[in-house]
Amino acid sequence: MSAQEAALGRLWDLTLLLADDSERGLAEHGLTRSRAQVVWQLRQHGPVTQQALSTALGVTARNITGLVDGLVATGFVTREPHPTDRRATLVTFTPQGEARVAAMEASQKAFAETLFAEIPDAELAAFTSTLDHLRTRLRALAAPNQG
Amino acid sequence: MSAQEAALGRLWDLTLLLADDSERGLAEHGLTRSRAQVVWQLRQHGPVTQQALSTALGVTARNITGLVDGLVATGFVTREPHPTDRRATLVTFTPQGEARVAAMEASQKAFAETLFAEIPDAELAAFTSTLDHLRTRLRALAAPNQG
DNA sequence: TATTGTTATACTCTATAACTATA
DNA sequence: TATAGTTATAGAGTATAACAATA
Repeated sequence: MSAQEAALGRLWDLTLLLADDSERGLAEHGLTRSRAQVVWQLRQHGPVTQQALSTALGVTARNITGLVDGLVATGFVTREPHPTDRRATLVTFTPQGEARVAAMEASQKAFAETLFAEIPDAELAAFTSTLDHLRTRLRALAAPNQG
Repeated sequence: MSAQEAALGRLWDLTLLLADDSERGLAEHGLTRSRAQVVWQLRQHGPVTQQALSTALGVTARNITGLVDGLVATGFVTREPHPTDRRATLVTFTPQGEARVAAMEASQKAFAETLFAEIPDAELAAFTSTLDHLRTRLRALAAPNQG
């Protein structure tokens, strides 16, 4: 097995562990991964239309209807009327929803610091740099016909 | 934002890109991620019972029934009688299934080499080493009460 | 006419619980 | 009595297609 194959295997393994861990954390706070993506958009951009969510997440409008239904049922968000377009709704945090998400982000921050606690600064910088390189490389490989 | 938070964010981002890419590759070959995990077990261990798959994948027996149903319907595997236990079935590759999976693994290998092509040996070694450290660390954090 | 969101329908992955056949 | 696998039922995420209300 090449060093490249070994590295990709290790990366996959770490990915699976992180995904499991994060899934568990989200579930404890009453979120699924897909609903968390919606919440993250709200955190970044404030109230948004479902159309905007559909584009941002790369899923169908129908799918967004379902995700928002779930977030409404669990008290994270409400659907508010759009001020100028009566077709659209603005998906908006409830105060409680925003507080719950802020708490989760604090946990996430603490987790990052614990996970990398024993990694020296120089090693962490090198690691991050390699990750950046791979991200760029993968984006280029995944979209070869975009020009 | 701390360097630790930044690193975790980069790692997440790369993870999402890799997951998307791999999902697309699997779909082209007629597999889903979950079915691929079953296939991977067969690759590693040869014919296995559904019970063994249930344990290995950490999902319910009912779930395995569904995944194997899908793999049978798409021609990857068959259910063969267990030689000594008439309750059990042995999930077994079809010749065609094994050939298709071997082709996918070759693609995966080529992908690894392309992805890491521009990374110098020393950087790759350091990267893999950090990944290893994080894997160990995460396993320890995720299972703190296992003794 | 085009867009926003919903209802209708279907497939995949996941779970629990009840059940059959076998051990 | 315990185990291997299935049927029954349910919920989440995803998709297409048809539709209503509005732009």
